[in-house]
Amino acid sequence: MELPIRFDPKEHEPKVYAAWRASGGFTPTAGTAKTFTVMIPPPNVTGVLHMGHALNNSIQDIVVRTRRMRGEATLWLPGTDHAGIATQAVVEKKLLKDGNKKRADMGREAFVEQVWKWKEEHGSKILDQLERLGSSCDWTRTRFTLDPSMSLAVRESFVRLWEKGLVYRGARLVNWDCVLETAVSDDEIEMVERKDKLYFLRYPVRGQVGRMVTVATTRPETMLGDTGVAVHPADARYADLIGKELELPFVGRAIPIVADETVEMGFGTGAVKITPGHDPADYERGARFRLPIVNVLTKNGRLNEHAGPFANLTREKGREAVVAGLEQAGLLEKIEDIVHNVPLSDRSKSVIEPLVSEQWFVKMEPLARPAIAAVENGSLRFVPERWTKVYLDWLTNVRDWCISRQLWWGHRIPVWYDEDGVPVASRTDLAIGSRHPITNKPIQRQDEDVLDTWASSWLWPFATLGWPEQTPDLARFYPTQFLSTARDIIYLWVARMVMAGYEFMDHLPMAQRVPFAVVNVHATVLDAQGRRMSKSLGNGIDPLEMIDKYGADAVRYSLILLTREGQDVKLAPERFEQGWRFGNKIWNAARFVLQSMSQDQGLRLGQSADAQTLEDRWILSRLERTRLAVDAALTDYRLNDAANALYGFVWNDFCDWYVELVKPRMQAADASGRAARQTLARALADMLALLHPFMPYLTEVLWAHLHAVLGTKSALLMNSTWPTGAGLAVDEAAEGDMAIVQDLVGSIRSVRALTMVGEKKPLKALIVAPRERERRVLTEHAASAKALSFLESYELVERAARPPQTAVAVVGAIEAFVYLGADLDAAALKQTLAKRAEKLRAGVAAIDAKLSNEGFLQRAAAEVVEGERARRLELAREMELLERNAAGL
RNA sequence: GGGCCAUUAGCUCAGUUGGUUAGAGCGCUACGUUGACAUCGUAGAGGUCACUCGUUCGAGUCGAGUAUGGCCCA
Repeated sequence: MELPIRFDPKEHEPKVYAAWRASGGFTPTAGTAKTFTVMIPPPNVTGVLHMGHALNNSIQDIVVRTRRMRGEATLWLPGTDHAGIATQAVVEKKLLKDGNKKRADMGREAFVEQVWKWKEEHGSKILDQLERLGSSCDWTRTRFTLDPSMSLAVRESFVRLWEKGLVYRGARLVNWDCVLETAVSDDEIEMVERKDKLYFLRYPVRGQVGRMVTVATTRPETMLGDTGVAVHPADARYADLIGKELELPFVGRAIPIVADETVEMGFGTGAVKITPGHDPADYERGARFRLPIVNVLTKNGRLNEHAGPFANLTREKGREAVVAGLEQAGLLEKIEDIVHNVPLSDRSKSVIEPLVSEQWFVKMEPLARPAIAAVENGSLRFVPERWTKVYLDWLTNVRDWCISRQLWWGHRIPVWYDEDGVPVASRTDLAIGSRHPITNKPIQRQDEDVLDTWASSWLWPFATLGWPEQTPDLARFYPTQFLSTARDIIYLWVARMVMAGYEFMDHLPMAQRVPFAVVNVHATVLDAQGRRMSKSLGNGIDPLEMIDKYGADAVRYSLILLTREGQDVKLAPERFEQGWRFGNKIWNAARFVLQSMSQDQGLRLGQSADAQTLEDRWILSRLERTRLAVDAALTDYRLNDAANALYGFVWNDFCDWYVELVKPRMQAADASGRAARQTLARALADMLALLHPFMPYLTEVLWAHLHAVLGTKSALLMNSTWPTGAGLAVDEAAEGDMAIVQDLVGSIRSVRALTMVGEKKPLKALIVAPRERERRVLTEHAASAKALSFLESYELVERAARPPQTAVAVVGAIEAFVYLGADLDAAALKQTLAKRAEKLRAGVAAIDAKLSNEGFLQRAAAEVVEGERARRLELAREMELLERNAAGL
């Protein structure tokens, strides 16, 4: 069976994925095997796969595939979240475009129906894209945060918090998004630095004609909601004014001047306006002085009836009008340029207005305590470790969580009110008109608002397994072992999941409530210039485009190769070539190797070969070393190290040396030939298995070919066992001997390149090897040494002078004199030898400095000193050989 | 204002607990195509490891500080 010269991802990927799926391997095996569970960070149902997803899901799939092959009952549970604001916005836009229908015109029920319709049509897009990447998720367990079972969990959690008094309703200053007309939580706003203006406003003092107090603000329109001005009690400028009143321009309200020690005297004018209705700091300050709260904004960001003459203007127009009005009245002292931070909504990117409104909150402090303890007692570990601090900082300063959203798409808050407005939370729907369980009065209405999407996704690790039901899945797969996620949702999601685990998994002992043992915080994917990839910049690289161009294996492998643990990665499209080239290398090496095996019936993977040569023992030793390195790296979630180890083994050890060395033997019918094929088969099989988590498609296809050639039956590689190194050992002797051959070959190649004599021109050489081991190795393995250096023959002696018309290569204690005749370029060679001698001289001098240092001799470990002495001997010997030969040319 | 990260070859990055002559990929230079792979091979050039001070017999590696860039929190 001939393999084509190229691996065609487009041809194989769909077939291989279908075979995996059909094998049932994505679903964890039944029985009592140790479980390994990973919950996917559910992407937004409106989302499309971006590079961050591609990286994160590559990481998860590599981890999951490794565990599966190690024999653990592995579950990677996929799904999406309903993304309240985002999805509602998408559908509203679409409806407007299609039929000019507005949400308000349709009514709640009809609108939600439309959103569901949209979800059914488009909601699996990103999951399909995960398949393209090769993700081995258990699609039989796919969840959506609005699934009935998830909704049950959300309701249960809400009612439990209600019963414990951890959820409350109240009028508070919240972050208001005037475009989407909903509250958002503190964690959903972004502070953005902006150039702006600082306005200095004059407020007339009541009863003192002509006297003014100047305050500064970047939002002059909010002055309409001022209910006080604060000064420092020790500020002489204002001492006589404390307790007096100012007259607020336009609205004529009298506002008091209060003394507050927290006012910074040196900042601005030393007098600050207090706008409790529109500023978080003023809200606090206003509360301390019992100042009234005046709201001057409507929910869609216009000035309201409290804004006097400016009512109905938008925020922006209102600002202009207020400034113009102040100027006219001579109450605008000056305007300065300023750079400051402005809060923007993550979703709409509009300026957030702090606004007082009735919202639902979760008390966070009691929930945070066990989540803090989790990292302190080692139940939860972050990789890289430094994120622990970020997590702890947030938890120790956590503020209550505003969980209500003024939307229609989401989990409607399970609270009902009677005719007096007395609320009650309920696990089951309360019919309008039925009795309120506490007041016994008729139920009048359900709360209109829905819950923050995170109030469902924080239940993800257990609600997806069936909680609040005590299902077999919940018992078997919770807690999970590994979570991989982006750093920007450590607060929004990770910390809250930990809280939820401790709060709601109370049927388990404390030690088993943590939802995952390890949180992997993956790299942020940046563009080639180091900027975040974003839609607005248009600098994103589409993973699917890259998969189309290079194949999923190349995309996965390249991403991992480029991404050191947790360190941000700068990415340009052409960087995917590295993985693509590597795939091609593996494919062609395997193709070549498999050709030779087809005649050899009776070849079996498990057998150990007789008549192994040095290179056989060497490659098996390298294989074992690689396996150990890959295993250790994967166990620590150092995926990049594992990928690097495999890259080096495949390309350098296997292709560059082993396959080259074995070429003369691989077709031979004798015992040596069989040993070669046996070794090739073993190395190839283990290599494919170790590479499979990284490059699942290519390795799966080659695995099938390997078994077809061998005439053996095998499960899919995905469902096969992870290499254990059975029958392999690190063989120091073989590696040491092989290094002698490699060094000699390298030195001859250098001489050839240097003297332009041609890489393959047959040459003779005299090799002077004063040491026994090197003579032995170069005698026993002369065939190998000659094959790769294209020497037709060499004579090996203990000592000799340089014969005429020979070039010389020095490597360690060995001199190789190559007969070049007229091709000898003595001058060039001499220069090279001298240059290398010079480098060695520097090395020897450095060691001499150490060895003549009393401190070093006395304090350094004995073996280190011994090592330096030995090394000096080696270097000095080589240096002398180089110098002597350079002089003789 | 507080915290975190980075600074090593032209570019992108490795460099495990301090101890050989600091590595890889890309790019560059030279040579190479009658059978695994030119998506390849062979050889080579290229680095005062940002800077200063310190700890140490010994620092790319540990500590303090400085500079530059990036991120997070307030």
